Amino acid sequence: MSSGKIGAARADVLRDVRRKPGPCAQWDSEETNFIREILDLVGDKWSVLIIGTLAEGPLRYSDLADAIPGISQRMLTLTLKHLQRAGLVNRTAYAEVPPRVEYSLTDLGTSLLSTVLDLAAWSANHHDEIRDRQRAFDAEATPRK
Amino acid sequence: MSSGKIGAARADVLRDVRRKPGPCAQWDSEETNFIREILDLVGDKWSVLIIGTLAEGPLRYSDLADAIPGISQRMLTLTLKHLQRAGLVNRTAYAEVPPRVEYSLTDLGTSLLSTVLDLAAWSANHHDEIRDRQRAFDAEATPRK
DNA sequence: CAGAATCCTCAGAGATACTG
DNA sequence: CAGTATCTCTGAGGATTCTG
Repeated sequence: MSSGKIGAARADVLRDVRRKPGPCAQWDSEETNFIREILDLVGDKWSVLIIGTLAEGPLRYSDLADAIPGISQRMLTLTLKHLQRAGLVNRTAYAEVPPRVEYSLTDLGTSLLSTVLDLAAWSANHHDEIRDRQRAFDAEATPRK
Repeated sequence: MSSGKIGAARADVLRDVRRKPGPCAQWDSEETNFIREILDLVGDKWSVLIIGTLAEGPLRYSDLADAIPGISQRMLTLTLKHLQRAGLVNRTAYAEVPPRVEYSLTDLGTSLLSTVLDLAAWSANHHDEIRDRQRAFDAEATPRK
């Protein structure tokens, strides 16, 4: 579909994307899908953690389970399948006597990693500030109680 | 809390974050919260759209509703409140006869915008590639039917 | 106009047990 | 080891109606 016209720029992406004339600029439903699509991919609870864990190199299923405390087998399997389906991770099964399966980032996954890292960096940078503001907001909303 | 040690770098953020020794590097639960926190903030269905819409300038409630097709009043109100609580958007109410309320990005919100735009750009750039891979994956999984 | 309040639904996600 | 198969439950999110 129409990917070229948007991809080039960075700061102008959304400006470029919202161009509907009228009383107020409107999102095109096709264009919101770009955002929605990637959000469905990495906006969930585990995808980013998996991608981040795989950043250092290939890992086996059980290694991932150990590296990401709290994830259930179901969610690990499911999320890996989503990421694999989207082409972000590779699944390599070795036909050995104790079965061995390794997951690794694809080039596509690696390219996403860097922008995800920016988000993580922003998150770490403004973590304290956000918590403070939230606290202040809650204090104002609930004077006493 | 510990924000300085992580914030400086970019590409090393997650490497820096996951440092637990042992059989395999493990996420610290406190550190996963950084990611989780920002994901809860912008990983949902509407936050990014709202932030992107406000990028061009302040808008009223009804303007936002018009600019973001498909959003319900409930979700618009709720998401705005979340973003306001986190200090990403300002809410300015004018005491006029027809009530007027304007929402705008704070500096914090603007700083997040640029990294979110990167994500949107990545999404737009790789949209086609991902769809192709997903199609191929599905075709392989379901030979015929 | 700018929401608040309610009701309802169905995917996301956890726990557990089983299998090639 | 590397998953699959169920069962269940919570809560994000939509539709609708009411209000300052």
